[in-house]
Amino acid sequence: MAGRPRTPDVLDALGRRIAAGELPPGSVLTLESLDLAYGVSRSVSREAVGVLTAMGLVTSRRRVGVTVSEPSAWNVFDPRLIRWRLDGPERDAQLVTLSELRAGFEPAAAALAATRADAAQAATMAAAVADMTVHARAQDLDAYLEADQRFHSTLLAASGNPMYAALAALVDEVLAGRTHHHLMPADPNPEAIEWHADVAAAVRRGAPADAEAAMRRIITEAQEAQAALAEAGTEGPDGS
Amino acid sequence: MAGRPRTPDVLDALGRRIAAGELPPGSVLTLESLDLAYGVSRSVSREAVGVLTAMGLVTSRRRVGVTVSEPSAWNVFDPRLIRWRLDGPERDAQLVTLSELRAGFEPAAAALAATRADAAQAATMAAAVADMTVHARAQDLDAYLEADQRFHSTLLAASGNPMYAALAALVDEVLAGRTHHHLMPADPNPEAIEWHADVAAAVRRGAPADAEAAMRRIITEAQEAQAALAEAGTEGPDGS
DNA sequence: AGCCGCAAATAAATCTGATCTTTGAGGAGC
DNA sequence: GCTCCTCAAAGATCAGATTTATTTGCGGCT
Repeated sequence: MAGRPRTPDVLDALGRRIAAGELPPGSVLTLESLDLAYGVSRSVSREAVGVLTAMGLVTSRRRVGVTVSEPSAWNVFDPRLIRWRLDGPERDAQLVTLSELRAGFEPAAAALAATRADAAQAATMAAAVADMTVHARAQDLDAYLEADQRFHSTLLAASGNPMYAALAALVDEVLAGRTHHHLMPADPNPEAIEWHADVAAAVRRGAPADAEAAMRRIITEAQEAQAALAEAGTEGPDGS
Repeated sequence: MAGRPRTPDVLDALGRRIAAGELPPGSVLTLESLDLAYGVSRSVSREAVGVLTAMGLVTSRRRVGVTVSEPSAWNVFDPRLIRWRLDGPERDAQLVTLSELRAGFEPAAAALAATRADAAQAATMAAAVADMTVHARAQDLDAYLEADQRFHSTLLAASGNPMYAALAALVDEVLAGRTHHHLMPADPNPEAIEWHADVAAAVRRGAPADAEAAMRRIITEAQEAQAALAEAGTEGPDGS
């Protein structure tokens, strides 16, 4: 009777509906309506709601039911919620939010990494930059994305701070979102790659201020490019 | 038979044991051992484990049991996990980690707030600074802490970025941790309060660079004071 | 006559116990 | 020595009994 686990399916479906705004804050559901709608047992609905409660998306009170919480109460750093919002209609807004956050913390992480990175991490970053150069010339955007993600993940891990390291998943999503959403030029800005090399070099020689400055340039360029392409895409569709 | 909800108790107890390192990564538990140890039914253990799984603290596989995950897989931004670690033996390390993170993002948030804060938010910040001044003179550390938290929460909310706003809980914990752990001088540094006023003024007149610089000074001072007191506390207990 | 407080009814979450499916391990056979 | 099969341990699910909290109606008080 207990076939494949169905809890993840219910959790995912329900989470997406909330993240997409289909179930606005204040909406009330009952466990009974859930296991009726999804054709599952009470325990399955109950556990899915339990996870959603842990994420701050809903609160569960007796005699009332399951109430969708205000977005301000949501655990916006939960990778699951980030994914849901990126897949929903709030995608652009979520990307802007994530980019702003990244602009805040990644230069600081670069400075820390310059103080704490070991030789292997510095080497990995240098190798990632080399790969970025190669794939940019070949105009292989997917491979470029992978090298870019590897660079930033290594940097964040090298900061020696577990919370910065955990933000690697967030940066991955931002980079992937830009590439997949065509918010990135076909062949990457050569200057941007050069700045990546600057960060790697600064980290290797232990120069926090230089690493931070170079990283800040990277992100500023990315935000400007993204804004320019977004504006061109929404306001003036004259690219053909 | 369904008395007071016991799931939160089990979740809390188990989470603390993992966060404290009492159950190191790789430890395996079974649901049966859990509901035996805590005197609860299977579903209670199961739901607690489900939440822990959502937090990345454990993975659950059939025939194996519940396995404690590596810390790198943990959702270190989950407020519950932060609280558990602050209450456990990792308290000092967690405070350092949080402070480093705060140093990264809060200046950026201040810059954003200077662009987006409305009049009410600017007024709230100014009022919080006034309260800080009063309570510092009265040497009322608890009231000072509350005003300090109000200042930073308002600033982060004024950034207009929900993820920065969500980090207010984190800043609250850092500030409370410093005060409660006696990592703060009996009467706060008057310069620090002055810098808070600078931030509020820069936000009100819409000067991002000034707000960011003043916020950076606040955090640098806090880190230096914290380091000095921590060193005095651990190495040279000559304060009496 | 209107309002406040108390108590019964009901709706919903919560817990319990049992059953089923999966899956890893060990042994037999090739 | 390798593959396949059998077996059992553990998690995942289901259906049902229980408790709690909100709501609503009634009675007494102002």
